[in-house]
Amino acid sequence: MDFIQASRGTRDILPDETLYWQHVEAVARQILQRAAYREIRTPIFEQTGLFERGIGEATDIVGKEMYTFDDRGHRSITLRPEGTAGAVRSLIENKLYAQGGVQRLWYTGPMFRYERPGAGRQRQFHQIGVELFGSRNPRADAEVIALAADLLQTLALEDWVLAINSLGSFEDRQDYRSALVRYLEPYKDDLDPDSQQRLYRNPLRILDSKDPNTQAIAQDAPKLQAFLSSESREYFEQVLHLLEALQIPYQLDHCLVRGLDYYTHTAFEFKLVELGTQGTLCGGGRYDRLVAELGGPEVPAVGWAIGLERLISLLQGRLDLDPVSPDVYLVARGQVAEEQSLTLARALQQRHFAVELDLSGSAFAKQLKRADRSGAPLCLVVGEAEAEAQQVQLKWLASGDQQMRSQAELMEQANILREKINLAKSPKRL
RNA sequence: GCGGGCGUAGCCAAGAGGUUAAGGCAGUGGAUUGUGGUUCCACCAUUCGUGGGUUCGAGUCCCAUCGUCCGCCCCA
Repeated sequence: MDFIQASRGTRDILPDETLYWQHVEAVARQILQRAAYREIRTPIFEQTGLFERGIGEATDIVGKEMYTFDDRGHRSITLRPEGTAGAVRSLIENKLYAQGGVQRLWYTGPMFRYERPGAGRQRQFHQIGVELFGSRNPRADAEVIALAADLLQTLALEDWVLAINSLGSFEDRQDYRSALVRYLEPYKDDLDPDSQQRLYRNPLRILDSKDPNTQAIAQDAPKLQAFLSSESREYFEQVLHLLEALQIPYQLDHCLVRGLDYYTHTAFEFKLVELGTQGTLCGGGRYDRLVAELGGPEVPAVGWAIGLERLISLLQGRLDLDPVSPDVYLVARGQVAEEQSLTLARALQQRHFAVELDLSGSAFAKQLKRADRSGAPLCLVVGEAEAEAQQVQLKWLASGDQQMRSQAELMEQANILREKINLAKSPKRL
């Protein structure tokens, strides 16, 4: 077989599934809009340097997971592995920070990471994310976390766990980092190979290593908490206090470090146990230095991103979305009738009816069967006799009742028809 | 990147070296030449992801390759 398949780690989202995507997008749009977030759409590829600087050279994403290539102008281009760097670049480039104190933005779209694919992990995957720029207030952290909680809640996902930690200010972290390295250095040879690699590049990540030996060593390592300045500590306590006021349950997780370099202070993850290894549904935090680091002014920020593939796979197990069925199924037989049916379908569609036209020209029995399966409450039948008389047969599929109307009459009575269809389509109540 | 499982029709699947590749759902045609949801009948894989090998004989064994899933790593 010389058929060319979809690339490894990519997949098609077929119509039965786009139903769920559209639902999630609609819910997200609604929730974010009413909290005054506005959508931003940034390019899918950026200059490689943006991610190297923004995400951090020491991270796994930059180190081994980027889709990077040279374009025809010999520029190094990278397909975006996450959404924040591009949003920040855009904020700076378009001087959005100048339009008043706070910018609330959200985005959705595909992201790319060159990784080994698995369940809930694709090379092209999708995220929806928010970025709140310009506030150093703990209420901003709480607002953003509350939005994620509301979104999950509204989507009927209630059994999440919110893990949260404070990484302190950049300075706190620098201090801690050197203390940690000082502590770990004597054990260097006992660490697992990955952790040895990270000792000088990204020592904080050693803390959540799964290797038992490393874990034992990490047990007695100095704690990040001890290095937080009193300001950092107080900030974090305020965030936690606000979460309590919002009745959002959380679990302190002092090992939560997050993979990206740019986080400061608050870092959090929403996890679902049933997702297993790929259990993180939403990850985020505060990144007060990133805008400045990428060449902008000192603009503090908080945000998160939700992985849509994981979200939707959960949703499919819990939420039964009705497939969209037409209002009217239009059936015709005979050359004149078939021609009229096309005109009729269009006229009804222009009057905002959802109309499915049967193109088969097969026996009425077959077409009726399809009408039934389409889920439409009403079937319109145009045979040779009706076509001759410019008429149409209305057949209500639930009852089998039938009426003859002239085609002109049908259009005039569109409003009445609309009501009847809505009634027939409204869910049955007991 | 490392370790392991899997790959038979649009979907779910039986099949464990001997040849007619079960069955179900869906689909198509007919019983019903202009009326559906039930029923009945017929049709629906020259071929088992792909390529090579072993064998008289391979869906079944071996190798490679692609894809997928699980674990590790990491993340969304």
